[in-house]
Amino acid sequence: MELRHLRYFVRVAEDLNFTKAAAALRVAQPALSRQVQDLEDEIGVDLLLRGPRGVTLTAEGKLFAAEAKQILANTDAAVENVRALARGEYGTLQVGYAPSPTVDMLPPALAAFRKAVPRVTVNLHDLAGDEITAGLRRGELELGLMVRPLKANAEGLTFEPLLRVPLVVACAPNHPLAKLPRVKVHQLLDHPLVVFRRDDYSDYHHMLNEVFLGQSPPRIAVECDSMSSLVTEVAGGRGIALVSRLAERVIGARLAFRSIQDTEVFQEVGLGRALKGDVTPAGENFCDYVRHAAKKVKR
Amino acid sequence: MELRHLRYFVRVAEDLNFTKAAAALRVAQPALSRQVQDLEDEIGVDLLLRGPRGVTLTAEGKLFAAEAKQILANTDAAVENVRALARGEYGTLQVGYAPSPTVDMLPPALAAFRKAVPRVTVNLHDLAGDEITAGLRRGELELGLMVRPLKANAEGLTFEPLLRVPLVVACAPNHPLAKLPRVKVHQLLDHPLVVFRRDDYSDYHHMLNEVFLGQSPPRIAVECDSMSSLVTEVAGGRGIALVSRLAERVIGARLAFRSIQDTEVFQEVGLGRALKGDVTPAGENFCDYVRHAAKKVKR
DNA sequence: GGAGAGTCATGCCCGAAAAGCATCGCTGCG
DNA sequence: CGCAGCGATGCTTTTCGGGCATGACTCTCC
Repeated sequence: MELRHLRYFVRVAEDLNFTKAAAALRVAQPALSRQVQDLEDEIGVDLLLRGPRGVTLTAEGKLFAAEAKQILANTDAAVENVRALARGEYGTLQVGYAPSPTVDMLPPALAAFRKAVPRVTVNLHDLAGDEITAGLRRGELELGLMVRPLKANAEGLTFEPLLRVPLVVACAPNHPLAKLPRVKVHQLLDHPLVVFRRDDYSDYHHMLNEVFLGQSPPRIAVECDSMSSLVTEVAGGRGIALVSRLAERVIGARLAFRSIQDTEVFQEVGLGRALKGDVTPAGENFCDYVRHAAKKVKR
Repeated sequence: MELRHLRYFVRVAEDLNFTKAAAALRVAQPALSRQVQDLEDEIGVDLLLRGPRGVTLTAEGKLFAAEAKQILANTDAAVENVRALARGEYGTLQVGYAPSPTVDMLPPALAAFRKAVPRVTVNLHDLAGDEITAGLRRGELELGLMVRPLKANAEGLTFEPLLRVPLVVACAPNHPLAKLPRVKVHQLLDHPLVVFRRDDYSDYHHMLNEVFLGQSPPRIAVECDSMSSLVTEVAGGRGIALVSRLAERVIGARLAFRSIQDTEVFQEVGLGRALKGDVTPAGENFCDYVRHAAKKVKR
């Protein structure tokens, strides 16, 4: 039995007339007649009652016509799904992201993407920097929206920068540093630092090393495992913190932010992916939307 | 695209090896190779990555393999359903029945049938005699388990008798007639009759006419629309009733039952169907079970 | 590094089967 | 009774799936 038999039979069942069905199927009537006979022989059940004024369906024919129609529809849908998958309009995407640095571009990118390609499910995973790199390497994540990993952490990954965000100092609003319009690196050394956990944010710590290069190392007050606990510690006067300027958006007025005058340290925010382990078309599609959103943020 | 393409591709997707799949499919490897190529060309998407040590599935291939497998399973199921329908092992049956006269045979028949042919759904409709004949004629019922309709009511129907059940007199336990071991027809005339509604049970009334043939017509106390209200009226002393002996089973000890000595009126209980309007194989199958149950009841 | 085994693709031919054409048989209608 | 409309049948043509031989490639093993 082939799909041809189903197509032919379904058409005959709809028209109840071999001649008309044959014309619609662009085949000669005898060919259609024989194919339907073959189908009935193979199933071993009469599906049609031939009369001189057309045909009628038997009970079996009615059932089979309904089932055959469903099978044909499923077949078309299967092909369409595969094509949509290849076009990046179908499937599921695992995306790891660093919440604070991507706050400006991820929501608009996601909104536009979901509207344009509703059949792709995007699963967002709010993760620490090192968790994203690990997830990408293990193939659990397809894409990462993240801060650029440093050399040692970038093994087997590629990173495409989209935004450069300067570091700023965050402190409690009543902190001495908050009285200055801007600060210099050596002034930071007077205050203990609230930082992210070294275990999960090794890149952040490398960056700190760069900032304080040539200076005596800063005192570390406490290591936090997320932005929210870092904010709480800083707001509580436990110390000051170095964060990307975008974090200001997430944190709001609970802290004061001051730019750093004499350093050129930026965080680069962008798209990470594994070197091997394909990014699906849907993933590439998603990247386009992220890039587009990043461009808008720059202005 | 034909089912052959799906069968071939699914097998290749399972073996990840054209040569082995071809052997399993009983075709030569080049033939298989070409059919899968044709499939990919038609869909316009690469489903397989050919390597020198076999093939691997692309993401699209994985999706399509799963969908194709489902389609093939559905196809087999569709054919099996149609065959089962033709064998009378699948489908839905609308059966009208008269509850009291069939109390002995319908439950065991139904139980055995449901066990033997679980994929047939039997919808039972508890109906009055005239409703069954009307339902059969309109094609809403496929079979009726009923008392034989008289000539005027049997137009366009066939009836196959299975049981002959004598009529008995039902009266309240404290009724004068209940003191006699058996009664004669003329004794009934002294008491008003509780009967079924003439509109819905015309055959029942014809039968009453036969019983009282040559006698003065009986007084009718009240017309009931179901056995349960008839029992209530009789038990309340409103009058006596003529019912099939089998009704004793349904009613129990609320009433007294006495056989009638000098009449030969029986009710015939059996299977009714429309003359035209096919009975499905499942229906025929069901009839067999009913006949079998009826035979057991006789003994 | 070369031989060999295993893999899938390609070229060519054959045969099965689907399609086309002409025609038949049947039935209902005018 | 003849004609129109329908599906089936007989025969021919065409298409295409399948088989065989072989090629191209790569990995393994000696």
